[in-house]
Amino acid sequence: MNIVQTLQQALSQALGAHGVVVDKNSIQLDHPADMSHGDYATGIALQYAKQTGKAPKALADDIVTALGTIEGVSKIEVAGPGFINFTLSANAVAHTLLTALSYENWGVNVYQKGKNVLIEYTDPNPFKAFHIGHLMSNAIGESLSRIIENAGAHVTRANYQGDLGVHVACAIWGIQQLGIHPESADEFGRAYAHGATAYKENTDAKSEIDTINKKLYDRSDEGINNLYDTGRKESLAAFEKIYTMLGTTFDHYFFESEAAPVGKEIVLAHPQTFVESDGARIFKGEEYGLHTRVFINSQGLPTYEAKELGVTKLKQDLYPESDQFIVVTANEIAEYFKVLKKAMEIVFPEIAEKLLHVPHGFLRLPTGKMSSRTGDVITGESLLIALAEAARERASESRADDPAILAQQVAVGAIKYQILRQANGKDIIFDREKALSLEGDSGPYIQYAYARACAILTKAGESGVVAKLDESEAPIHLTRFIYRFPEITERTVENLAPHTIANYALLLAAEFNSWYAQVQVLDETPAAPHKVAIVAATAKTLERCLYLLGIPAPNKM
RNA sequence: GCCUUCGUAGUUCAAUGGAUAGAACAGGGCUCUUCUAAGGCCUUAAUGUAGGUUCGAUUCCUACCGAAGGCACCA
Repeated sequence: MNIVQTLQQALSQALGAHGVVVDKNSIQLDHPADMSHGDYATGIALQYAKQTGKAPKALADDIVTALGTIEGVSKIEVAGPGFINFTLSANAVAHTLLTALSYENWGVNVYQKGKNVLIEYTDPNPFKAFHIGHLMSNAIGESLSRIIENAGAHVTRANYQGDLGVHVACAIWGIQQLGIHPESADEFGRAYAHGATAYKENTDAKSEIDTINKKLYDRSDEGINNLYDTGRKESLAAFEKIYTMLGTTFDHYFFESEAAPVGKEIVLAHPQTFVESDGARIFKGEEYGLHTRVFINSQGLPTYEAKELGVTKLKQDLYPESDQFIVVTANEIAEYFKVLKKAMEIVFPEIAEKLLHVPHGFLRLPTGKMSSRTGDVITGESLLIALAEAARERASESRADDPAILAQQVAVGAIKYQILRQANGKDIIFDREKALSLEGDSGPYIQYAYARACAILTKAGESGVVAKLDESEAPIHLTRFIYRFPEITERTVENLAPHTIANYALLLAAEFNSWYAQVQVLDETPAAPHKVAIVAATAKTLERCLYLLGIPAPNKM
């Protein structure tokens, strides 16, 4: 039984003595914002004062008396209008720090122990640019993967790439019109923009593109097939370079080209669910308070919706042991996803219940939304290059063995942190200046704190100072903050919210930097080994935070 | 018009229903003969409006105002 559970149990009993029956698990214990209020606080005396007919403060006093002394807690006091504050003992904090130091997977939890989770993210489309929206999906998906693994689950990373559909036909048409070489993957974005504009504005072009689309589905035109196959290969190879830079490796790639026939078959096999209307096959979402959507269009081609049905079936067939299928996409898909889930509940309910959509917002430019149709996009690669460029000067003055590698690690840290620091689902206003500044509330700030801690540990090793925690030494803000880390990882996986870790990591780094500025660690006194132990615990915790965010942790900066 | 999400310092973001609403950037002032100044310290500044629930509301409910996304053959 940990301290939280001990406190809940004791508080529940104390309340019981006043005739208030409360399940111990429902007793709220918070970390007070102000550490001078202790390590845990509860407002139960305020909450239940009325029931007992006592004043909140009087009830709080009674509860404190009833609690007596509790193992691991050095001080219990009533404060403010009737809060009960608990301060941890030196022993309790030291015990947790020792765990941090000795345990490889410090901060793991059992929230999803034994589960199998398949998570799909990034999802770029061959023949289109890998833009910063894909960077966003990738950063969130990779972090969630690690957070879920940290909760004891086995995670399969999947990437679903749109290699078939009108967007591809637009790009192919654009490549033909502009005479772009099928191996020039970096020109495809331009080709797509050209095709997509023509598709909207020019009816002749539209019908040509629709014809190409049909041919792509049937693979009935040799010339188009060759162009397509080469371009697809080049596109995917270009994506791989970006995944390497970002530190992601996928276990499986799904493609729309394989999901399409599966989806179409499912739709056709359920004529009652997907009814004919104007030559198309639709699902009447309206009957469930949702939107009605087309699954097979009047040309007989499966739409996004049918393909999604198909890919979900493929996931189930390939990974039948999965307990959950998570899909990370932009929130513009959110409404369709509800329709899809409803349709799946009818055609394969056992798969539908495993499906979970995690929507994220857009990465917006201050001028508005990006559009790959008009070619007004920032590609992921160009952004990473610009950031690495910005970091290069500092990196060249750093202690890094290879400044170019450090500059790239800092660049990845900067962009990923900017994405992960705020709650999922909300748009991010991409501030170029801020991303390039690499200071303050940023990924590099956390990386720097980690590198500084590493430098002390290296120096300690050289001068023969061995970390040794003095368990009687009074806890400080920094160590009390480290104590909270396992609770943070648990809350993070509970809410599938990487920003919880990101915010914690920033505060921890700030706490460390502040301490670092006023304390000399290696001061040749008997206190040095204890301080080295604190540094080691901090480094370990920061490293774990950065890992869970999918951000590189260079040990020299 | 309907549905969804969201409105917090000048700006970009935090705050499992809790105490004095936290950071960062921008502005002003300090700080490297001391383990790394990508750092530290000080300083000004905010919950869209009106009700309701609650001991307590940025958080939950209702209305209004404003923003973003969606509303059948794109993804």
